Amino acid sequence: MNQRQTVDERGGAGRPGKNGDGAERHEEIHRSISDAIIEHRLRPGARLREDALAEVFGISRTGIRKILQRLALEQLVTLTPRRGASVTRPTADEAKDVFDARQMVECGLIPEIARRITDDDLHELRDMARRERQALKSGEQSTAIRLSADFHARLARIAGNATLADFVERLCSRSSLILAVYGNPGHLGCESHDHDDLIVYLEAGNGERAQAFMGRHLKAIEASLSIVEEEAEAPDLHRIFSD
Amino acid sequence: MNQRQTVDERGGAGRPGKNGDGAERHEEIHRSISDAIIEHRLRPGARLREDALAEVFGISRTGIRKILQRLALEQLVTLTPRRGASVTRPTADEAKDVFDARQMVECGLIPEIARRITDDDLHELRDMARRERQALKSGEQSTAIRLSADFHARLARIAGNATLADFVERLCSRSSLILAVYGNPGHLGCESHDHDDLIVYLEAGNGERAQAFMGRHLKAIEASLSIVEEEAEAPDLHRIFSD
DNA sequence: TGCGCGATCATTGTATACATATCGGCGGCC
DNA sequence: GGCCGCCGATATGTATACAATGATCGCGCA
Repeated sequence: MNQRQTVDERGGAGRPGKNGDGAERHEEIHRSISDAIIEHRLRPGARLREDALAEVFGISRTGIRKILQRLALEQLVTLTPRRGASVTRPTADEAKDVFDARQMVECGLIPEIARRITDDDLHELRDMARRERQALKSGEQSTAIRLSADFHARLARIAGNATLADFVERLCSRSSLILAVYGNPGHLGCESHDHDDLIVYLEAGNGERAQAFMGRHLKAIEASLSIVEEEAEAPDLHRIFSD
Repeated sequence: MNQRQTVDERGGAGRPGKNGDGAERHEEIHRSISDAIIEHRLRPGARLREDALAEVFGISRTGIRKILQRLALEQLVTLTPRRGASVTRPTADEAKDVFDARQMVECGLIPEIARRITDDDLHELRDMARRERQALKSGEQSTAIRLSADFHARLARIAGNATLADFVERLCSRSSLILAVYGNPGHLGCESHDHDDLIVYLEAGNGERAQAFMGRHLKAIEASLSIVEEEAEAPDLHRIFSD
């Protein structure tokens, strides 16, 4: 970029046009696909054909490829050379890594969050928790799952560290995938009242209890998974037929 | 240009196994650019024109764009719509975020690292630290900077959590950029003997001391920066001429 | 002589065409 | 009758062509 140089003195504030309209479109498509994955409307393993996506969203394959690559770097889709894209199917190891990482980062952020949280934050968090409960009650699992991930991401952002907040957001997205593969139907992710309890601790300024609670909360989610190595691909024939 | 004038005989069975070379080639180019940025051979703000890169590496702009996008997601380059790519110039806020994140994650990983570290790991780390010292002594700053980042990344990987290790690796890359902008010449990043000291603590199985040392180590790097908001873009004329 | 304005150019954004690799089916051969 | 190998279909990887946009620079006018 240009560090010095004229800043285009004409008007300064007057951005002529929404110069990024194409980019915004891409952003929108990215969100569409991302949401569909997080909400389990696209299950792990589902193939994402470029042609089909291009037709659905009305752009050419070039743009789709760009979006798929971004999704791949976010580890929501897997790009197999010459085979195309599919929704990532997290392994058991990855699941463990993700939850360990969440344990470290989300708990580590709580003290700073407790220090900086404002009334507006509390209000918004309560609203998100309420909508999540409501979605759960009315059986909209997809919405509830996304709202749960949103809650954790929004919470992390309060700490004021954009880098860590982005990281947590991605971890939450991946957690959604993990729930889709290893979660038990009926018992999805966060307990319905956990988030509300967490808000109470934060509102009381009790960072330590909030931190401990977040730790238990994440452990509870992880414990609710049935992590069994599916071994669907490349079964070990030697081991199976060794005797 | 480099049109492959291969025969159109698509049934030709005798294709030499160049199946994955394209992807590997891209990986290689990514590494090349990434290293150049981390080693400060490409300074923050440097423009990266697609045509030029395409010509240098002998592929078309399509491949270059893919790589630039990946670098953008890693926050090593900044993609400005309609303006192209340039090496990211981290802001002071970003610098603080990155070092806070490193403090949390790298220190948080130390206990597990101390638990799992093997003799092979120690050997390799010692070798990296030695090469880093050597590079410093012989004035090869670029190499030293990269080796320092590699050391931290390699250390993090010992903990066995790929997700967190990848995160640390990216944080270290960004730290290199931060050093390029805010670092004082002559005093670059890690002290020459710090890494060796850390190895000693780890070898002794003294996780607590290692953890404390890592904390001081990172704080020292951060403290050595002259983080002054450059304010290069959009200087606040009102403030400057207010009196 | 300085400034506004318009044309040209350079560079990116997007789409499309072509080459290539993989997958599934089918026929021949053993 | 079953297995191996060929072949077409499908989808991806890559390059190139075209379009759009912002920057640069020269020119005319006050």
